[in-house]
Amino acid sequence: MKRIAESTVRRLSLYLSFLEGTEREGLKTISSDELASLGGTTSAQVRKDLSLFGSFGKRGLGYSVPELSEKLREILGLGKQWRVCIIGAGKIGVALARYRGFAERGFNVTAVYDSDDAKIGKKWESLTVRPISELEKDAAKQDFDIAVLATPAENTPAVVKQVVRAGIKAILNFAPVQLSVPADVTVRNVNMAMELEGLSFALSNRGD
Amino acid sequence: MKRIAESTVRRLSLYLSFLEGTEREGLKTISSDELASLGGTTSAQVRKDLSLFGSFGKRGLGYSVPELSEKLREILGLGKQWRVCIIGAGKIGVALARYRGFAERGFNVTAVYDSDDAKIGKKWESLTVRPISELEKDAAKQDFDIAVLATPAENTPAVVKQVVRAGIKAILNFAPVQLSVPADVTVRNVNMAMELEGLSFALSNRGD
DNA sequence: ATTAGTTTGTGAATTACTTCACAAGCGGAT
DNA sequence: ATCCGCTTGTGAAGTAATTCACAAACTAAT
Repeated sequence: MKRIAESTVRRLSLYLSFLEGTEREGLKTISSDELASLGGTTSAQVRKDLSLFGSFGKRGLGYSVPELSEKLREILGLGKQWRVCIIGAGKIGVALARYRGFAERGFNVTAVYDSDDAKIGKKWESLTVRPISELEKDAAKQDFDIAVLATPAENTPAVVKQVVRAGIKAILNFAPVQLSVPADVTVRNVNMAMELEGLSFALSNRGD
Repeated sequence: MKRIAESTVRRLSLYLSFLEGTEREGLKTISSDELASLGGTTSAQVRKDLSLFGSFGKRGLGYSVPELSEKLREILGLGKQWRVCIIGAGKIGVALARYRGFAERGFNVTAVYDSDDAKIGKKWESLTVRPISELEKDAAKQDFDIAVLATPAENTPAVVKQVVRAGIKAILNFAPVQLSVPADVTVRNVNMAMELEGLSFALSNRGD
């Protein structure tokens, strides 16, 4: 299969969330045009995106909502259960560990790590904070799919090395630094400072 | 000035954060090549990005770290003070209101709104939660630059309308929905579910 | 059956973004 | 002064993403 652009994958996520809304409203079919207007894109874009994976629609009719939802879930790998560890037991880490939405979508947080002795051993819900030095050993048994990094910027490069050595192939990074990882590790960044700067830029350069 | 791509602005943010690190280490100059390797891009990309705004380097030498930092801050509109309101006094809203990093970078949270009577009137730090119905009136006086949306998905479309009517031109959206706004309003989305789905996709389709 | 009205799927065209490649400029050495 | 080693700034070339536009396929109506 040809390489799929990140922008395409983001749109597939969007389409799925619209379809879930549409499904709740009880509608049975939806056209590329309706899907496009919900997502601020064009109907051609919707059809192109979907056509990368197969042809799911009926000409003259549109797409079956439950059928397309199911296909998208399959494409996105939802429905599987993923094992997630959170690294960094600070504010963000705590908030994430408590966040219910993770498990609802098949992302199961099965461990929390930190390097700070003061935090190690603390319990949240059913989880106990473990020392980061144990990550590699634990990973051999637990086989984590995803590491969520909620570490301070300065510790992050060292943590990334450990995550990579532990064989984890996907990272959700909340630390405000750029990660350097081998090509077979996928990283997604969540960086509020960067988003705010984007807004600041837009406000400063309007109408040029 | 020609239109600047969002991807370019994101890289400018990155460059700035590297420069700040470099500045702390006391280095005086940096080449496009060094900057590129910190950010996982190419030196040509760095030079192209910067050349959109002027020519800041010295041939044979590279860029002056403090000078380029300053230019980037100017381009990104940092150094100005922005007035921010947070809408939605739930978990995310609370966390954001308490987050110190906002003010450090010139983003001053000056009000918090919610539609839930149970939350209205509560105090956090120096702020009191106000009813969303007052937003438009308040905005006339306070002149908010940025609205941060931390509302549940179902309320968000109505909230967006109020934000737009209040004349706010930049939105940082944490709600897992696509916003529909006029062309002169800039939106940035922070959507963890979408990022997780991106990782799930990557894990599911490796090696195809 | 045939027609009219839709909407998909997809090559072709266009637009946007990135990388190449090199002349021009700078500092330091001779 | 001139040369040498670097590094920028930028047109040109190349690659990627989006939009156009239309034949093909389906439904419903007659």
